[in-house]
Amino acid sequence: MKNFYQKQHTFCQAVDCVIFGFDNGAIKLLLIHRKLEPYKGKWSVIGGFLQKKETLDNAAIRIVHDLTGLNNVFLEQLHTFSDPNRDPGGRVLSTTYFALLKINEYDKEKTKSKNADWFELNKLPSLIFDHTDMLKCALKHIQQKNRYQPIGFELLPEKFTITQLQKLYESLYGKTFDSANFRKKILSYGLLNRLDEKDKNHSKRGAFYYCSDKKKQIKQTSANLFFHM
Amino acid sequence: MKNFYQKQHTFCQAVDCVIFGFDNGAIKLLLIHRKLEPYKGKWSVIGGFLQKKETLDNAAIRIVHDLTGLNNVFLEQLHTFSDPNRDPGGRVLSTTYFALLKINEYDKEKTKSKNADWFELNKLPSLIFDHTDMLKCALKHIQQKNRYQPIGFELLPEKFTITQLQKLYESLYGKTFDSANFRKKILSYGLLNRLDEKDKNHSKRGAFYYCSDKKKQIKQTSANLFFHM
DNA sequence: ACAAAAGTGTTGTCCATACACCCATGG
DNA sequence: CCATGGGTGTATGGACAACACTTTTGT
Repeated sequence: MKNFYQKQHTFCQAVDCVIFGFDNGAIKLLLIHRKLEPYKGKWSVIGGFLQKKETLDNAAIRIVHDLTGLNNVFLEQLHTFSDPNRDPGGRVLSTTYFALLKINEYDKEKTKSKNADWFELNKLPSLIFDHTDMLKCALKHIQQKNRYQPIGFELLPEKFTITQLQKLYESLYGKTFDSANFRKKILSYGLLNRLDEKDKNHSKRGAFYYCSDKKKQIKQTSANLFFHM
Repeated sequence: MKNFYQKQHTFCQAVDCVIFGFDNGAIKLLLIHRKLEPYKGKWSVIGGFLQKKETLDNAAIRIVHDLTGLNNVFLEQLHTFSDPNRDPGGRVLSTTYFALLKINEYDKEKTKSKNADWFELNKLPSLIFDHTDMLKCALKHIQQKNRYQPIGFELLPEKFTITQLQKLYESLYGKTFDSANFRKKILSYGLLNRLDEKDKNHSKRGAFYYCSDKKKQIKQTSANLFFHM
């Protein structure tokens, strides 16, 4: 490839993925023990370096796949961190992604072998570099985004009950919701399909399973936004 | 500085700023004629390369200042574009920022000398590389963000009338609003201070000037969001 | 039978919309 | 004196929070 920009300084480019899961009523994050210096052995968000002919998106997909074995994970770019001193090991820019995965589907062998483990949001270990900022950034973004485009489903199994979804929302926003109103509101969006099957694990009566219907898109108007358009 | 990452491939890092202004009832973008190959002479978003010891934020500030002479511009990072073929001149990652500036304050000499000019949103020239994507990304982001955190003021002069603000919103969302309701809604947020002065340019009666009170922050709850928290 | 979760119905309040109406003033 | 944009008041409907209520079924 030609290069018109020979004189420009170049930078290492990392991709860090904040991986969210939902398990047992709590939002969790997947973190790993670093295998590389510096800060070898400390906890960090999962990351890697951008390869020569790769897009950032593809790098994020590769990194998540290498750790979890999953391919169809909800991934979105968040922010690029660039403080010259953010990584004591060298000048590295890092583009952060967040990932939402169904915690019942990932490859436990793989994550185990890479020394990765899940942490609840309020029980996080201390992290290297600016990874705490990345995490705050990711959490805040998900909270915001979920208000106008429900992405919570990505954290639940294919089939889930309304109560499960409510627990997820409650964990995400750190507050409880009235279950009658939650149910009505969520269903009013018309994004869920009720299945015939019931979940009998949590109640005697049983709760219907639902699945998200990806063909259906929420209408902008039905989410109350700053201005009603 | 030490470098633990000698073996990693490195990349040129650009910063591109989508600069918005508001003039004569229309949102406008500041674009420049490229002085460098490739695509010398074509229109593009204003950009530059990240320097060795610079953060992306500082690079964006520098780039906007160099073009407009302004220092206190509202700037926010948007997205990092990374397609290996996005720039035919070499492998360059580009982090996009959007900037909102008060169009009555910028340095016209400077922009003139750099062959920059303002374009209305619906009269844009064709742009190089992925700059059209950057622009779409910026516009969409501002529309979204403005719903829950009003940033429109940043595009208006220090003193402005409610009607001016409404025209800005109408231009931003491409639709008209009922002026009675617009006025009530905007004022209900309590973010504006009414001045004693009136603008007599647009009506005989005159319209009060307002200024945004930066000490006052909108309460999350007062913006109707996806879930009321 | 009853506990406990699932799910429905009802009501008051708030708020966005629509629109009628008054105000001020330059020509 | 009236046209024009600035600004206020009010009626209506829809959405949501609160909460009372019914359904189902395993023990």
